[in-house]
This record gives sequence, structure tokens and C-alpha cells, in this order.
Amino acid sequence: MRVAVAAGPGRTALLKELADDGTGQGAGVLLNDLPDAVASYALNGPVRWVWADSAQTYPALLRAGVRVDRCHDVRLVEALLTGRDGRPDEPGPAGPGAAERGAGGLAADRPASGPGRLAAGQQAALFGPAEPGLGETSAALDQLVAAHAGQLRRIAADPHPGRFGLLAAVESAGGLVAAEMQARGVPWRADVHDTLLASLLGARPPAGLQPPRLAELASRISAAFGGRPVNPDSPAQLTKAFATDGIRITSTRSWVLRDVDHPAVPLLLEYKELARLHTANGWAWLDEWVSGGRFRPEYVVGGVVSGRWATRGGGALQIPRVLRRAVVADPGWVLVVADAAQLEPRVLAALAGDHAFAEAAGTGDLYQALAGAFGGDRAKAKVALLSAMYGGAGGEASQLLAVLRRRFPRADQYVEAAARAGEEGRVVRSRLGRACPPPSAEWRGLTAAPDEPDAADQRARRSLRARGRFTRNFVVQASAADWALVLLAGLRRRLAELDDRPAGGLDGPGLVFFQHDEVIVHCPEAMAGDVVAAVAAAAEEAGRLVFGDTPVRFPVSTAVVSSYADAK
DNA sequence: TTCCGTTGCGCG
DNA sequence: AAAGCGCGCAACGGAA
Repeated sequence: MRVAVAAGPGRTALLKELADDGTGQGAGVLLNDLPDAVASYALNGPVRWVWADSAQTYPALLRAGVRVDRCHDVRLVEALLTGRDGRPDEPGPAGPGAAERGAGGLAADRPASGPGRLAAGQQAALFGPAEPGLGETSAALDQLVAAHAGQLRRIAADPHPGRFGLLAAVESAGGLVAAEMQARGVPWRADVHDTLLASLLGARPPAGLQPPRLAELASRISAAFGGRPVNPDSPAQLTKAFATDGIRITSTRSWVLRDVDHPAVPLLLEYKELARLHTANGWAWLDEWVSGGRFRPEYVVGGVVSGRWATRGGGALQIPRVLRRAVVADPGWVLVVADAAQLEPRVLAALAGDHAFAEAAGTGDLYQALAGAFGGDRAKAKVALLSAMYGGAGGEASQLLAVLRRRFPRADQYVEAAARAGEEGRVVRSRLGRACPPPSAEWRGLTAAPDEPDAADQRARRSLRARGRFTRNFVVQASAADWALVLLAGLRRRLAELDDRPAGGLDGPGLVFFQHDEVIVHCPEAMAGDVVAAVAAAAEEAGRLVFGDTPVRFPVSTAVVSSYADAK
């Protein structure tokens, strides 16, 4: 059953039960305590909660110890539909359901970004109560019900309503997972982190000062440039210093410096690595982001055009590998680290339906299985695949792509067609129907110019190629994100089933990390076997739900470890 | 002082 | 012939 709910003052809310088509009868029912009502509703049978925004509503429920099984997140689904249909004020695609675009203004009007929400909060604090009165709540409920019903119609009007409906469901589930993971937090040993920093950087310096090891390297770098003061953090100063010594460099990137013969280079490479650790994940980061033994990043579901997640603050998806040793399970608990192997090429195999390619993707090591086509060289197979998916063709890649084209024509044609669509300004979609953004007005203006061998045409050609690479990659990356989201939703459901405590709060086994093709579950040691099985089952289910009948396998490697550093 | 584009590098 | 995809964050340095 679907039940719409709009939060009111305090813990109150208005609730309305919905028919299958999303319509509701009569006025909303007033609830004095939303968390209580949600918890007791679940006792009567499965409920899909329909609300405007999990990120707004769900954290309070979690704080009250109430988790929900399913929801329809009107904000997230609206973003999917808007991506498909375009917005009235921009020249987007006009797909099925476009006539109903804008029907659910409720979600679209809400600022999606963090700064936007902050501003709204500040505004409320300045000008009045943040919480709506009953009248406003009633209007919000009506608007919610109408928006949701409109979304159901727009989903049904999709050329593939089953797939797109699945996408809406798992995107909504993602919103629940994101809130739960933030509330739960990644188990993080600040003492291990601190020890690691001290061993690499020296003793923690007073605020604003450089760690000893960095200061020492900086002075040795200056000495290597003949005693001239050089700030190693400044590309401009470094370039100038090298020029003074007769060395011209195109940039100060480490892979460029690596090939430069100068006594400062090894020092600079070491400095860059340590400075990066200090500025990005040093003591300041530890102070700001880790408390009570947990790292609690804020996840942004659908924050990436491809459907991957982003995070706000803390750089949770860029945690350097060296810090993984600070991610340690609680005593008596373990981390189940699960990683989808070679996900994107497998997704391409399933998308393209290339028989020979798909057969290879039915095995454990896809690249090894393809090696035969490339003279038995696994590395060449990998380069060919990556080039096909990213649009690269440097070095020997073009030769390898020719081999790919000959041996696996449908796989090649699939990404080529996506690239062509992009270059022509069209929109492509993932397997479950997530649409890539349309080209910008600037892009259209630039590429509309007729072909002429002048500078403007060079830019136009570059823009065309760039968009081709984007859409070429989008179909693969976004479909991989589809798969990962289905896996995540299925794993969440299975983990809840493993947790036999009636309350089912955040104290039991649960997801604590999700990074594109990798998840971490924190659970009691005794449950590890069940969790590993749940991961495998969820992965199998994801392959079936997203791609249907395909020989392609999506193997997931799992490691049961105490520390994240011990996985892999 | 604040703002913003650029540079560089971490992750997938 | 050359070009590879997607992000977030911090520091620099010039502009406002």
C-alpha cells in the first residue's frame, strides 16, 4: 500500500492512503507523532511511504529509532523525470510524458543543493517559524499526492515503464540508504589515523603551521633550486624555478615531473604526496569529520549526471587508500567489503548483447577471457575496452580498437552509436532510463557553425568530440550505476531481513559505505557469512532485474575483514 | 576582504 | 593526428 505523508509542526503530520493509481480519498488524517505512526503502520503490512524528500523527512525518523522499508521520493523521482522530459524553460528532449512536465512542481521547486537548503533554513530562522501550520501542511499534502500521481502516469508513459519504474524505486531506496549510512557512519579509528599522520608527516603542528616533514622537504626543494625561495604549492613559482635552471615544463603535475631530470624532482614528488594527505585528510579533516568513532559524510543521491552518488564535505568518495587502515570494525564486529569486478565492461557486454563478448563476460576474469582476440595479451584487451568506453585512442589504442571492432562488432557499435548521438546533440539513456543532460546552448551555438578549417571550427570539432566521449561513456557508466543501485536496494532489504530485532534501528548490521561499485557492511562477526550470501544474492538479482536474460555475470568479490585496508 | 577561475590530485 | 569518462576539495593568485 502507498501512503502519502506530509510533515507538520513538531512531530505531527498529515497522512493519506493512496489507491494504486496514486489517488487519495478525503482529507488527510492528522498524526500527533509521525515516527510512532510510521512504526505502527508497518505492523499491518508492507507500506511504500510517499513523501516529498527523504533527505528532509527520514533523518528525524531514524533519530526516533524508526526505519522504513520502502518509499517513493518525489524529489528524486522528479529529477529523473525532468532529466528525461526536459524542463519547460530549456530546449530539452520531449519524450513521452512531456505534456505532463511540471505537474509535480513541489519537488522541483525545492533547492537541491546544500547551500540552497542552508539559505532556506537561515531565511526561516530570520523571518518566521520553519515549520508549517496545519493549513500549509494540508496544502502540501494535496500537492504531494497530485505530484506523486502525476509521476506514476509519467513513469507509465515511458517506452520502458518497467525499467523506469524500477529506476524510480531504487533511486528512492538510495535516498533511504544515504540517510541511514550518514546516521550510522563509517567506523573510523581516529587514533589509528593520527598515528599514521604522525608517522608520515611528523608531529602534529600548531594550527596554521606546516608539519615538520613538509617544512623540511620545502627547504630542501629551495636548496635544490640554488637557494631561491620556491613555494612547492605554487605551480607558477615551480615552473619559473625550473625555467631558471633551463628546464621548460608544460605543467607541474607529478606524471610530468617524473620525467624531468633535476635534483628537486624526487623531493617535489614526495612533497606533493604528503602535502595532499595533509591538506585533504590531515588533522583538520579528522577534527571536522570524525567524532564518536564515526565518519559521517553527507551523500548526494543522484548527485552525478550518470546516477552515481556524490558527497558533500569530507570527500568521502576520495578517501585515499593509505587511510583505509583507519576504517576498523567495532570489537566483535567485522566489515564485509564487497566489490563488483570489472563492472563497466561487463555492463557494456550486457547492453550490447554481443554474443562473443557476453560469453567472455560470463567468466571470472573478463579481460583474460578476451585476451585471445588480442594475441593472448590481457593488458591489450583491457586497453581496448577502456578506450572503447572512454573514447580514448592514444598510443596503440586505435589498433586495439580495430581488433575490438572486428571481433566484437556489436559492442563497438553500441558505444559508437552513443557517441554519434552525443555529437548530434541528442540525449542518450541508461539501461533503466536515466537520461544524460542535453547539450548546453553554448555547445549548440559553437557546433552549429559550418565546417571551415579555421580556429572556430577547431573549437567546434573539439566540443563535438568531447560530447561524443561523454555520451559514449554515459551509457556505460550510468547503466553500471543502475546496476549498483539495484544491488544496493536489494542488499538493504536482505540486511533488514537478517536483523531479527523488531525495532530494526541502526544498531544492527548495515551498510556504512557505498562507492560506485563497492559497498561495506558493518555487522556482528557471527553474521558475516549471512551478509556475504546476501551480497551475492543481491548481485545476482541486480543482473537479472537490470539486464534480464543475459549470459553476462556480475561477480562480486567479498572480503570479511577487521580493517578496510585488509580487503583486496 | 571576498570571489572565482585555474591547477593538481584523490577516488571509481 | 589526437582525444580518452565521471566527480570533490584545497591552494594559489588575480579580480572585484
